[in-house]
Amino acid sequence: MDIPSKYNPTEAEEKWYSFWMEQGLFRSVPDDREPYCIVIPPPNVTGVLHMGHMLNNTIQDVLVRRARMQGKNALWLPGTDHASIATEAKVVAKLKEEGIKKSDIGREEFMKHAWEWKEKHGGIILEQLKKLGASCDWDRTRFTMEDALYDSVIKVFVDLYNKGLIYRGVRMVNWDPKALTALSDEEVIYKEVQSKLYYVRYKVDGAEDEWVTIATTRPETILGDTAVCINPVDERFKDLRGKRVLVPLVNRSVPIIEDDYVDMEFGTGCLKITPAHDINDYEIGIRHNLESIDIFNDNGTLSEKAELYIGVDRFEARDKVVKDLEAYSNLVKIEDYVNKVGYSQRTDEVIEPKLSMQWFMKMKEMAKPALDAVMNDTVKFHPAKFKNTYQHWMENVRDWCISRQLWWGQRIPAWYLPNGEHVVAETEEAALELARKKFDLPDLKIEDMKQDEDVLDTWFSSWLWPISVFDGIRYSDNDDIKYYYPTNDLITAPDILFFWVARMIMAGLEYRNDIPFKNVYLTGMVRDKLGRKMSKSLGNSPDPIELIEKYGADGVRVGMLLTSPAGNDLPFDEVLCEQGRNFSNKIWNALRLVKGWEVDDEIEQPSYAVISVKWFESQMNASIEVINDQYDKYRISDALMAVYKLVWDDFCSWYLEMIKPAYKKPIDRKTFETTIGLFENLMKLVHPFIPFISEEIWHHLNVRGEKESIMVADLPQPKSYNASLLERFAKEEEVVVAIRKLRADKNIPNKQAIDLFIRKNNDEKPDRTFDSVIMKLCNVCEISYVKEKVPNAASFIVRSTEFYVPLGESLDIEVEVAKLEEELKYTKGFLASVGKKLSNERFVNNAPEAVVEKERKKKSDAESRIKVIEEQLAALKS
RNA sequence: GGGAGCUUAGCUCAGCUGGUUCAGAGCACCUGCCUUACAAGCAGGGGGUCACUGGUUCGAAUCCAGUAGCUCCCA
Repeated sequence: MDIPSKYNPTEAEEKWYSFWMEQGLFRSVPDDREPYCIVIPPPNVTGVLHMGHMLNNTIQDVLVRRARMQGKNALWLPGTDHASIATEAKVVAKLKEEGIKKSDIGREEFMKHAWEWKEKHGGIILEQLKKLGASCDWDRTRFTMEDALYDSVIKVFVDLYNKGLIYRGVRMVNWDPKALTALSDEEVIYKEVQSKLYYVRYKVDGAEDEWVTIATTRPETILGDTAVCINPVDERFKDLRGKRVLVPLVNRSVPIIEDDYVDMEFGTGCLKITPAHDINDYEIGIRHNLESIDIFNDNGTLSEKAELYIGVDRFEARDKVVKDLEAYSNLVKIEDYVNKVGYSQRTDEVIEPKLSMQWFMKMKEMAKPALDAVMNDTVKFHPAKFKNTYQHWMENVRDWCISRQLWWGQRIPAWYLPNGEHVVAETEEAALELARKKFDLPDLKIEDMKQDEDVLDTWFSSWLWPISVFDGIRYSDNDDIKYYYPTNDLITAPDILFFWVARMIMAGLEYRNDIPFKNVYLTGMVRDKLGRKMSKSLGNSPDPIELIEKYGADGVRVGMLLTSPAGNDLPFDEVLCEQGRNFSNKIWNALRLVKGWEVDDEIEQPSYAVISVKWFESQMNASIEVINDQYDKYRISDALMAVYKLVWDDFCSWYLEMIKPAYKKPIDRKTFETTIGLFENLMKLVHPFIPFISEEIWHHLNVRGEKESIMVADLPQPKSYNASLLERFAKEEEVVVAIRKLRADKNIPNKQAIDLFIRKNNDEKPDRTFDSVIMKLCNVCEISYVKEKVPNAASFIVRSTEFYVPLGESLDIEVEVAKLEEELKYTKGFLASVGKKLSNERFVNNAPEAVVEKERKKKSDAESRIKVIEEQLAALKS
């Protein structure tokens, strides 16, 4: 067979991915096998692949490929979410370019444009995932706005409304003045910013020259002030009680109120109250029956209510206000101040707390069972430390603002009636019927009702994802949902633990009476090697597709996984991908070696090969046990490292060297066939991590049928192994290393054969199991077991066995003596510490017998070793 | 401001219920090798007072308390 000297990842990846697709190997339909299912965390339909996706999806693919090879009916279900704000922003921008305003074309027309945009530009990310090797069942690709999922959302909204869990009300919400919509608390990111603290004095109403100084970071909101507040126990301000002050610039008279919310230490101890624009002020406002003056328009400019600066942007207004305060001598001083400001996760605009009428979902009731499910490990978190975070959030959960002032999304199924009431129903017709009945309006017509203009939060679609992708909301008994639900593993990042994971658990318990997944694997965040977040503005994020072109998909997969234990951030460095590519290269060359051998049926299997095979089989089974254990613990990077070492160290560095025939000599049939078999097993073990090259090599190793694929081969099961053989081989490894070192030290070239004499101590019997292997690896002519020291020979000690290699030329006695003396010193020191332990009566009496016994063994080993060293020294010196 | 977590080799991390020569792995580093599978490699090697202080214990990287630094979450 012709094997190119270089592996070409690009070619192989293209070939095998289309092969897998053609063979339908990613497809899953319910049958009588055990199911294994992962639903993809639906990426934003506007998104492109970034490094976080690479990590996340590599892990998913590893898990799903392994499950498939374990004989399970594995489904990895892909899809995207509609990303209300992001998509709508893109569409609005595109229309703007064409000179079209959203408000001019109306809702229906806009939706047409949005769909068109989605069809044209959406879902690039799914195509990119294919380059990574993602084994998703693409026939099942879902989108949160498609009919079945849309209707599911509506159905759930109506149901929760009827259960009293969804309500409408005026609340302080997080307003995004750029996207012109309310956001949920979870969509607000607090950032520390360098700002200023302005000290402003308010004149006491009716007094000649009496002033009250307050401190604020937002002087422009002064225009909406409706009180000044002091702490009731603050003696400094007792004279102010019951008085009124004049709000600067607008000269509105407002009361001085007392509330223990005020922190006497902060600022001046006097707080201005703007109930319409601060959540705390809002609550104080309710307690004290204050008026709310909303001074902002939806787009963040000042409204007529502000009286001044009407139409000016809020930040510009701040500058103007400060200037004017100064002009009117109201400004006392300005200090630098660091505070936290909320930003919109979607638009990065500073959030404006705003009173508005929105739809909310009650959370307390649903949170309880969802909290329990995680705390009692019905849903397991990996790593478990995230249970703490989850618990804290769930115990302090607040109602979820689910309405968004957008068009791209599921329109809220609420209709308003001329009498001021509203009804909620799945369809207009149902709403009409309901309204007629409920309010006794038999003549009510559809045209009399007006549907709510708003849509639902995108997460209000995503939280149903594990159910709605199987259409389990509308048809709760269908075959798919019954078979795949609950799914097995969810792989996601901790930053959407609340947005999404928690809510999916709630939805699962509410609508399936069962958890949505059994395990949640929380990945870390991919950072650059300096530990910074990857971001477009820093330009520090590599393009995943370019990485794949450079290192191969397999190389990048290995690179992503090598240093990413669950929950830990991954400081990404391209050298990791390089290491991954090198791994592919190593395997490729092992293939070239093995397939390059000429096989001779006449040759008997040599003894070194017999024992080498026995050893490697044991080693592989031991490793499989470790690998499976790592997988079970979701320690994917450790599982990979175990496989990596099995392939590179044990197979390539040891086993292949052990059985390799002499140059240009053929290999015996038996060893060859066995080695091919072992190689195949290794490829199956690595396949979940590096699917492409393992498939390529698997096809090179043996003749395969046209439709055969390693993807669906059986993963090797752990078999019992000979642990004592492994232990003995470990000793032999030490001997081989010692001989190599000796050759290097003494400048004995590998080509020059040597003799080896072994002197056992403690009446141990010689173990000749690996003699033939040592002879082969170290070019040893003869191994002899002796009772006496060997004169004029270099020597070394492994454990308590002495080894001698006679040297043609004389030894450098001084060097040997120095080496031995150093070793003697170390061993004596070691003996002393063990002796100290053993002479401590409390240790001997209190420690478990086994531990004491181990110390005694250490002592006797050290003693015999010291004896050996001393004898050697004596012999050298004589 | 409230809560959670982390600190082990130059870097990224393992180290389970205290007890083997327990101080580990990978990468990086140093030395020698272009030995016909692989220089994207081979062989060998060096490297850490386990953040600090105290306590519990016969025995602490491991358990407890405090200190310092870092990270995340929530407000």
